Amino acid sequence: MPRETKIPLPTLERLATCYRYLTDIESRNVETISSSAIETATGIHAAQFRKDLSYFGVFGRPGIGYDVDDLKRRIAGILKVENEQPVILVGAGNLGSALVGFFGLPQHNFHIVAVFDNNPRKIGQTLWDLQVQDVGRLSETNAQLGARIGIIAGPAVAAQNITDVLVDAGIRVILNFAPTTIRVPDGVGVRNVCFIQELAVLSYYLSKLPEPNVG
Amino acid sequence: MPRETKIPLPTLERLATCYRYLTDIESRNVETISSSAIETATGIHAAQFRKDLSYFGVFGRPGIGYDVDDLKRRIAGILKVENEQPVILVGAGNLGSALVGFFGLPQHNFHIVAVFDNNPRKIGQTLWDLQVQDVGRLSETNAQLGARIGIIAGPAVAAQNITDVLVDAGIRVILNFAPTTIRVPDGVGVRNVCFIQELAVLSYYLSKLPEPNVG
DNA sequence: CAGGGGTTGTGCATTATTTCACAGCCAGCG
DNA sequence: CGCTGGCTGTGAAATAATGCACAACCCCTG
Repeated sequence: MPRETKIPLPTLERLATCYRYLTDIESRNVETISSSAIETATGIHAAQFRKDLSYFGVFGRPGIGYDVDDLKRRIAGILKVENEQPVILVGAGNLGSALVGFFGLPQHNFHIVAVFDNNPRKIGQTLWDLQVQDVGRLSETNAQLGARIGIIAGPAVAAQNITDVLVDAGIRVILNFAPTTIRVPDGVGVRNVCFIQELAVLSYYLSKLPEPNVG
Repeated sequence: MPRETKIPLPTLERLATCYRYLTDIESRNVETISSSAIETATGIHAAQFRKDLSYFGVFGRPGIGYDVDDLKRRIAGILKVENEQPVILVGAGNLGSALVGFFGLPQHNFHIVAVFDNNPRKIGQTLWDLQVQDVGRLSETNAQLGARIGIIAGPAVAAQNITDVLVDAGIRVILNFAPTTIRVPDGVGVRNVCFIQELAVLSYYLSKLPEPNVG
């Protein structure tokens, strides 16, 4: 069913996971891969994976599997990660610095092109190859850069302000690392990454785990 | 239904989100809160939230809402975040450094008590108040520390090795920041946080968004 | 003490997602 | 060319999660 109606979010997440894996094995010169091999490598259930692909049209070859190179390109096309995309970052603290370093790696197509902060002591400092700019000039700067993707790496108290500034500057999707819920107008996408929250869920798991090595 | 059978994962994630919010408003001396107020603040559907709580027993009072202090304590009890818990971190790069700083904040009960790396240039360095140790001594060190929660902040190629070492040292749940899928034995919990993957999903959203300000 | 406005807890209907299971296809081999 | 072993694509069944709707409840006011 090549009609791309409404794609489940878990499907997109799995495709992203799979893309990561394909990038990995591509460098090992593997030419072809089956859905069950993907299952053992990534934990994604084979039938699930095939169905995920089926939302977007035909891919693999029965009896053979998927051509690694082709599959990777196709998923890249779906997720729109084939071409380099500019990203702007707000918050030049430790996390912000780590993110700039991380996305400085060449193996993915997201590139942080500007860093902003509101702390006068940080403005003007150099983070890797970027100079931290005043968040007050974000809109102005992005009018030239034209980034649509923004990352919030500031503290929770500042997150909503930052969000408003980003949206105002034409940012359409936001990756939010601040441990708080941000409000955005319709038509702006958000994903939250909250470290404490992740640990809290793990902490629950931990409490439910049977005690090991009793004896 | 106070029987705590099998809790949906989304429920735990919502409770964690809510806990974060409660911590926030508690400091503002709000005494009571309704599920619909929680909805407007966090985006969690009110009925959904009430049902989440119902998995764990009775809480609020009809006509009034929830006592903020009590609710927070109860959720803390569910997620087991009332008491401070030791966490060990592997990977003393930029991200690792940011994480140590982040969890150094006193407002949550996770505390990084040791940092490990395999890079000789990093071993012995000081990260905030901790000295980076050789990952080869992880098991030995944790025999004394007794941490059950581990964080992987190393590169993808090292992730599986790190995982094995952690599990061997008695770590039962792992927060994995390395952009790869790690394999763990039964009874060990994992949550993955992958920046590229988050951006990839946002990139898909972005491509589906209608173009704004046409005119 | 009766009535009203507001809020909870929850069974049930609805929607979303996963898993199964199998027909159909592919390459290789004799 | 016909058979075999392996793998895909997908409808249908099963499972999971969400959202609705309403009885029961609480405080306040008069």
